[in-house]
Amino acid sequence: MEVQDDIGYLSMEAVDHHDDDSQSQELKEDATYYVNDEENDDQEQYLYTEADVQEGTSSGITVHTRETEDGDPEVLGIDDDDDSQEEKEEYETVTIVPSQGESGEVSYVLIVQQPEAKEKEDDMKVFEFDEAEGDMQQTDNEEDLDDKNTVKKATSTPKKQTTATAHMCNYCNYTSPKRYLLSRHMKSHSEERPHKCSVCERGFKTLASLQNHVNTHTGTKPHKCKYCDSAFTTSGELVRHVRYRHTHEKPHHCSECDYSSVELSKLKRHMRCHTGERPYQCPHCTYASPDTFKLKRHLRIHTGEKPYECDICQARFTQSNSLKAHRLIHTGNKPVFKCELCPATCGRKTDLRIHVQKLHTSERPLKCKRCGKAFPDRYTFKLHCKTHDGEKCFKCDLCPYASSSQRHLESHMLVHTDQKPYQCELCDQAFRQKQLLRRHQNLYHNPNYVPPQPREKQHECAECGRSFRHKGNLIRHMAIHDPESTAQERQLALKIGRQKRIQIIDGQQVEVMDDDDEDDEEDEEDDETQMLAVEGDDGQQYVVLEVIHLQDGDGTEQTVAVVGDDTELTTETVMHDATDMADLSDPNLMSQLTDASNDGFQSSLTEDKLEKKVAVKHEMVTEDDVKTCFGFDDDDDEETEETMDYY
DNA sequence: CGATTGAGCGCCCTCTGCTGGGTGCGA
DNA sequence: ATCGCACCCAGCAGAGGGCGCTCAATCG
Ligand SMILES: [Zn+2]
Ligand SMILES: [Zn+2]
Ligand SMILES: [Zn+2]
Ligand SMILES: [Zn+2]
Ligand SMILES: [Zn+2]
Repeated sequence: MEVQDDIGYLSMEAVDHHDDDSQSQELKEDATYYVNDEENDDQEQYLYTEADVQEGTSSGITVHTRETEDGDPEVLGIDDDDDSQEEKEEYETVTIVPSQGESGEVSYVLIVQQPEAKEKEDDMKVFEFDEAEGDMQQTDNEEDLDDKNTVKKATSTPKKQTTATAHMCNYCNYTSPKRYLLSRHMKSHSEERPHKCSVCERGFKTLASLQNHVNTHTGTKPHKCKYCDSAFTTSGELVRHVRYRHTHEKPHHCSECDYSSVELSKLKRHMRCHTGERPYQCPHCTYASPDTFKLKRHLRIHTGEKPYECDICQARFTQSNSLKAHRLIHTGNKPVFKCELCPATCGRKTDLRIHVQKLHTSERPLKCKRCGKAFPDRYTFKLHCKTHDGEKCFKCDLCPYASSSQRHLESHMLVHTDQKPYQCELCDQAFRQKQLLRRHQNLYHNPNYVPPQPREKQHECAECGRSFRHKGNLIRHMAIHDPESTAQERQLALKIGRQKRIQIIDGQQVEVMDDDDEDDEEDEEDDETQMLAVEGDDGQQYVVLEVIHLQDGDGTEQTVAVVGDDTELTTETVMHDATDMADLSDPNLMSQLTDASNDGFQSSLTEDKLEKKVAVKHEMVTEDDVKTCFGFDDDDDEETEETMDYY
């Protein structure tokens, strides 16, 4: 944009301090130098930052361009939402004239003329800037940068270079040993532009610069890249292109880090990362940007401008990359970021980072409540907790009983305290569990209670022809036939075989079941309808009246099933080692048993037969040594009811 | 004197990374 | 019902690359 070009330009030449600040940051500091007399207040100085010039906020000190050709509509667009818009439409004239100070030093005067005041000299604002002071006010940053990067211009240390034979410029501190060089240099202070472009009227000081300019009109690019097909108007552009694209030569190195750049201006821009400098203040909020582009981009959030439109859904975005990310929604090829510490994957890098932060980092170690071990992060902690699954960590202090569930241990402790908190209001019976009380009330105090019918045995084993009412039982049964069965499963099968011989129900396997469905979640609220049915291989129906866990001195659990069939009641005892059971791979097995081992029971039998069995059941329960055990691996809701084969 | 070199400003682009609101699902 | 978590998405800032153009200084 010409505005910055001209002003920055003038300041650099006239004040002759180093042009080491990239882009128009120069302006701000120049402005600081200029304003050292009658306009010498901070506010006035501030008005001269480039941001302000660009924003048009410099109340009255407006921007000018002599060459209207390159007026950048986008930059003007930034100004559109500014309150001094009308001022920007009238360009001012900026000229620079030398003036001799008393001390012999040369000063310069920046004359800002408002267009409507062009005929009236007294309306001009005149800023005088002193070159000596300007030099003194060079910031450390700038000098450092120059020193470290050896990009000093010849004019940067004019006084030192001055010798008796040197030819000095009166307009700046340019010196040269040759007179003709000085005279050529003086042209740079001339505003004369004798070489006019025939296309756009613009004037140039030299024929060469005019020729370059004309080439931009005609598209003539005489300088061809020898590595690729690119071509450029000037040789400088070509050299730069080659460095960027082919040789990657980066002559400018950062003294603070390992950054280096092709262009010095890029290094200067980069240095703001180290200094934190943010010269471009947003006029609408507190944001300040380190460069003009970011400010311009930022301004879109105030103007609402959304230049990027999705060609598929017409959604609009303020940034190109937002559109790019959005377009992935339509194309569907989404990247996958895999966590190195666990199997998790995330759709975006950021999400993966959050995942790692949440699961794989922890301020302090996490301690396992069951075993006290500490873990550095949530992931290993959770993994560890899984290892406790099926483990009976909650041990009774008074007997060898152990359970994986604290709830079950608490329930078990009622045995030791001889508590039965659930008292039937209609009779003297009391129970240790609420659901047992409910069943009792159904059976004894609810004449309308109708026990559910047993269902058909729909699930038949393809190997041996045996059929089951519940698919889960069939699946479990299939392990017997499976040669690939795991060692644990074979162990179970062996155990089953061992246990068979102590069964007293016709020497046949029986199935413990209830009527709740393990396959689908129908009748969830139906916890009134539990029953324990025992089914022999002969298809004979038994009813489990009681499943009781006894524990002897060495921790071996005995499961006692009290069963009955249509005609008689039988007591069946199954011995199994509690530790072995904990090793079984099927945790459901035990939970199923647990749910079956309740004080109350229901039966599909007729009312009068129920009477008979209840009597037997109560006999069992009143045995002092018999301990009802709820403590199997039931991590789920205590109302959960599943089925099992019971041998 | 023309050509070259290097600096400088400006514009635009991409890649990157963070934030914060929202949703679905399983524990 | 609630929470944790993976996932989704838009918004937006930081940093840097590349080029168009101009000009002063210097070179040959
Ligand atoms: Zn032109
Ligand atoms: Zn090339
Ligand atoms: Zn650096
Ligand atoms: Zn803002
Ligand atoms: Zn879209």
